[in-house]
Amino acid sequence: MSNDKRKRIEAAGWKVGSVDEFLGLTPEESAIVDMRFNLAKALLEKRRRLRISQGTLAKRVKTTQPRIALVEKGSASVSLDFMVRSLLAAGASKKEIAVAIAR
Amino acid sequence: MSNDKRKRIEAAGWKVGSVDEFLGLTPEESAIVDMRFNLAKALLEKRRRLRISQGTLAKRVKTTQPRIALVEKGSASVSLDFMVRSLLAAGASKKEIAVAIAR
DNA sequence: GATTCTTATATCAAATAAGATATAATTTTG
DNA sequence: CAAAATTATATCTTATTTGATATAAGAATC
Repeated sequence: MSNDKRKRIEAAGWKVGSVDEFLGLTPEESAIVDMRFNLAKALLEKRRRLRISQGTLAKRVKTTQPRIALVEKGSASVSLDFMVRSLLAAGASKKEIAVAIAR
Repeated sequence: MSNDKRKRIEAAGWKVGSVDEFLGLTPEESAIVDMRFNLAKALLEKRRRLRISQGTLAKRVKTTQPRIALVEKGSASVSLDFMVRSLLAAGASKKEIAVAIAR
């Protein structure tokens, strides 16, 4: 695993223990980390295009600005469900979401 | 909304109130219901191909047979995260998951 | 048709995610 | 560069999801 990627993962609150650091994540874990990272990025891009603040988007999602901030970071304390709901509220299509997941 | 679809949704434990029955779901709600339904179906198909029981798959996912049964029904008491983890454990690729989501 | 295997439903305690709120840090704008 | 707006972090309470378990219902096999 690249240093860069580990930093990203750890910053989002995922534990990459000293053992796993050498063993690496399982393919399944890795796939999920990737999905979340790409969904987070997709949301940020969607929101930027709309030129709206996290607070404004939060209202559409019926949540709070702090939680949108967490979604955009791909934080471990945010569910996939919540990420998807946020994306849909930001106007993303099922297809766009699928593309982010497959990436 | 077709009678058929409402039945499916209600069977999975989603509430379709007498008001919403006429108003319909919002596009976002509808998209999520679709995703879950398709992911559920994808898991069932994956497992059938492998010719393994829910119990066997449950071990791979590190969960229990009853919860796999719920996943395959797209039950509202199962998170998207859990559905995705189950699919990955059943050998689905990110792409396969994306296809199910886009459908 | 009894037995064994598989799937469905239900309950409840424990773990995890969400909402609400405050406020710190950063960025943008006048 | 000060003020305003935006984003990030932290904490606490409430809601939701999970695991564990029991057991009922249904299918397959002998």
